Amino acid sequence: MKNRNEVTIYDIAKALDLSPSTVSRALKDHPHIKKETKKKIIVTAGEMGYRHNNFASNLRQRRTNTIGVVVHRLDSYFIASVFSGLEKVASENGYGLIISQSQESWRKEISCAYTLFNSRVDGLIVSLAFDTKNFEHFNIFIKKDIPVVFFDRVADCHDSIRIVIDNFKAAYEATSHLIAQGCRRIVHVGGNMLRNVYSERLSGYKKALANNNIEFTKDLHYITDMSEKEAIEVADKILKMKPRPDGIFATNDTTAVSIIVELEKAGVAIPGDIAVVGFNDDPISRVVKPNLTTIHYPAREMGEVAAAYLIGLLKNSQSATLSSIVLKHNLIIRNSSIRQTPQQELTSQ
Amino acid sequence: MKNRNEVTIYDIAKALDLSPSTVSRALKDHPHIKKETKKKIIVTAGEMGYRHNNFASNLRQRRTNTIGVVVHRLDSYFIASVFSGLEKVASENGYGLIISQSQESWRKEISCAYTLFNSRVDGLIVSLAFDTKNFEHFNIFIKKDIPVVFFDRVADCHDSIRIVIDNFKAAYEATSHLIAQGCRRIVHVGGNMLRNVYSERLSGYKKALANNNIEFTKDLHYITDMSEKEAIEVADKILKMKPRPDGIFATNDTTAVSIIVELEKAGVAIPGDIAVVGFNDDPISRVVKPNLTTIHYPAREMGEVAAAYLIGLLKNSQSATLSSIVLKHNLIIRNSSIRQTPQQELTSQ
DNA sequence: GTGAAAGCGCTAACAA
DNA sequence: TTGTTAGCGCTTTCAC
Repeated sequence: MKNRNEVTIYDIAKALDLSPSTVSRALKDHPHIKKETKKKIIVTAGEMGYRHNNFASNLRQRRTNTIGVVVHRLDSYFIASVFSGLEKVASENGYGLIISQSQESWRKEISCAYTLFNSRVDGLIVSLAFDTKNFEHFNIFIKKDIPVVFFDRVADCHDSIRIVIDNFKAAYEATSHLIAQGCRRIVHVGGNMLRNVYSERLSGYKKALANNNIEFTKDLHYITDMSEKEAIEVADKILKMKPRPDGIFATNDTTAVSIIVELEKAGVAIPGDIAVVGFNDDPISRVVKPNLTTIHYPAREMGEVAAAYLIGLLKNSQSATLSSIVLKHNLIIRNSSIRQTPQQELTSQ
Repeated sequence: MKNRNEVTIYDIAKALDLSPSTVSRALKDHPHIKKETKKKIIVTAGEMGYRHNNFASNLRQRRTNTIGVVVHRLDSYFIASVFSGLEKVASENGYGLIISQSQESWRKEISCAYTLFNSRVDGLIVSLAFDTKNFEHFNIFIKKDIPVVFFDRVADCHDSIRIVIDNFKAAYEATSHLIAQGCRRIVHVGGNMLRNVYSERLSGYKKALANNNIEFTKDLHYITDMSEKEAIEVADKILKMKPRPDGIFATNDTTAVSIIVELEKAGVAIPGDIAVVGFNDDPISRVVKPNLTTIHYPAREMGEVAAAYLIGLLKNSQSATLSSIVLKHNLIIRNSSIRQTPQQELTSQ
């Protein structure tokens, strides 16, 4: 299949009557090599069609210059943006990326971890699956001093690093905003309590209620798997509630949008009858009508920071001193939640 | 950084008083090894924490079990779906994936190709960047008999394989549908003529016009880079046209949606004043109001087929007999284009 | 059914 | 500034 005739540094060495080590050094721009020789070597390497063999190099160096990434899925705007940040920083630093998807399953996440471990990644970047219940599958990395960086859906384990936003505060702001708009019966549509992002957002929601003397009711808290199907089910339940809620804070935009669509089908006015706030600032939030109030989330930056921090650890071989990095979020007010002063609409995006 | 104490087949061999070759064979489930020995070896390998070293193996075998993927970007629903199909088939067959993004740039695509070439992928799967003008950067693969499979945005070169849909027919159907709805001045918002997908869709559009005795006018054909910005510019131009168009066929859903949003801001009724059809069946098409008529496109399947075909070539080492595989598309009629018979609305999704 | 031995292509310690 | 040399861990022919 593949041709035998790959050019090696030996071929170049022979052609120039030099030693393989000199060739190797020249190709890596080692300072000890004379400029002329270097030039000569690089030129003939090009002419001969030489290409560097990573396997031999990795085998010899016992490192791969590769970072493993485990995410729940790739087909979400948020993750794709994070990925784009990861890729940028990694490639700038000469690192490759191996990506694997857990498909929101703990099982698959474990198998991803083992696969990446076996492909000997130098470091790991992870956002946890929906139902991951423990983090033992990352121990193999920790034991070998392979650094693990979590982002967004993070694990509270070992001495790994977490790149996050302040989910508690963001949820607090979102809920407070709804309250400021006159909402009193606010539904929260969240995720399971296994993931920090969802549990913290629930806490923020509760805190905002408490600060405004609104009692928290379990009946107003729904847990979904973020699928469209379950979002529609929630919408149907909301429609049937006796005193109908007047606000909804959903933990992601796609859920918020599915709910809005379903409610409007039933004749509910948004934000008139029910004001809605989402989370993520997914592009869809600017398409749905009314435009969705949401929490902006620096996805790309999160990727960049995660990669940069990991690579810092790898390069300096320093031990991790930080335990978490918190990025800024901000509430973007759009028409789906504006009920008080009509002038505000003008200032919204 | 990384521990020295990796377990090798030599360690296992020593522990069991066997030879490294036996261990190697047992681990690969070679038929010549006695069942008992095999079992014994596998068990102790597990106990000792052995992990297979791909680099040594690749170095020795001169192959990598890795497929390179070059796409324009990852943050689109279509590509993410394709990717998910690729990943599934690849991992089922023991292949890894290295992904790189051309960011819609010919330059970057060339550099991606060289990087993947240097990482010695066994095969390549590509969807071209927006402005790629020639395909010379794939010659290095062809010369080394490394198979290249194109999907969606394909190249007409060498003996590479193309996985596509019938863009001509899809565009023909989309345009004919608009005409059937009574549209006569139909704008086509497309991409540049370098990419098959856009040029073929333009042809389909023209053909549909011709078949209905509508003359093609250059003024009704816009070429954009698919950005939101240019979509809005097109919308603004449409608003200013003397006899206003009554239909729009856009070459992707995000463009169609941006245009709809902009037109509605200006008080244009969709589909009443202007009927709109998109392309791709992006989730956004079911969120925008009115829901967008579009062409459904089997993205995931496209990924699966591309990977399966490439792996077939790799495994059988057979020469490529096919030159293209055409997948099915279908027109999904939703409210953004329905003007004739109100009952039809009920049958739309 | 198992073993011996050579070598994939590169790097780095040591030597000169 | 350059060369020598010894592996990195695995696979695979050939031999028994």
